[in-house]
Amino acid sequence: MTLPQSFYRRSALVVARDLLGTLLVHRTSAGTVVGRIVETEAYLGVKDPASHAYRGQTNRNRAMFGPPGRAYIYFTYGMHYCFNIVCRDHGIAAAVLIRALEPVRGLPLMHKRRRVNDVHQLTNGPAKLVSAMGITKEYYDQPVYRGPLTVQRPLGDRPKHISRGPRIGISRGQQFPYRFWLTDNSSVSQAR
DNA sequence: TGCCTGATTGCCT
DNA sequence: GGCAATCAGGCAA
Repeated sequence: MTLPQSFYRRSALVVARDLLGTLLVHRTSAGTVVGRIVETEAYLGVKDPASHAYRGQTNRNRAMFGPPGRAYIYFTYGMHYCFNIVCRDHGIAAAVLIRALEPVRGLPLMHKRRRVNDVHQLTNGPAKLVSAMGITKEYYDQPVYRGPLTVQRPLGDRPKHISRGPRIGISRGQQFPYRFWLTDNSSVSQAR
């Protein structure tokens, strides 16, 4: 079942935790790839110093201020893209960064896109998974509750062991434990 | 206009 | 563990 738009209308902290264990699905003419979300980070609005929305709305971050359930994709370090899902209602900035997946389906296509042999290196980082999934900037501000790129609720139980701690790669707001991951999952991103 | 930084990654020592 | 790659956004001047 595809998660409905209303799923994302809640606090990014709640959505970040609830996304763990769900499936990110991308269907293209090249094939279908599926990854299980195992690590997320919540970014809040204008009060969160680590958020792109901290200094208010700009052309780059405008999707974060838009309706919930759409993709906020940004280009960084001159070469990488990261994928977020927008939360809260139109006018309130919030998003969840998808930091890591566990490869589920379409592994040959993921290997082709990523050019690595180790399955653990396929999707264990925010820019790595964007590459492996074939997500492009064309999805900027596009919904993830319908269309080629969606999030699905899997069959079976929800994950039981969830960990929480500071976000990674930020220089401000490290005191907030807004990162969530499946405890002991081998696809969670590597700390550096 | 110019400078600095970044929600990262991969390669090098 | 260190650092280059590589560029758009944001801000100061």
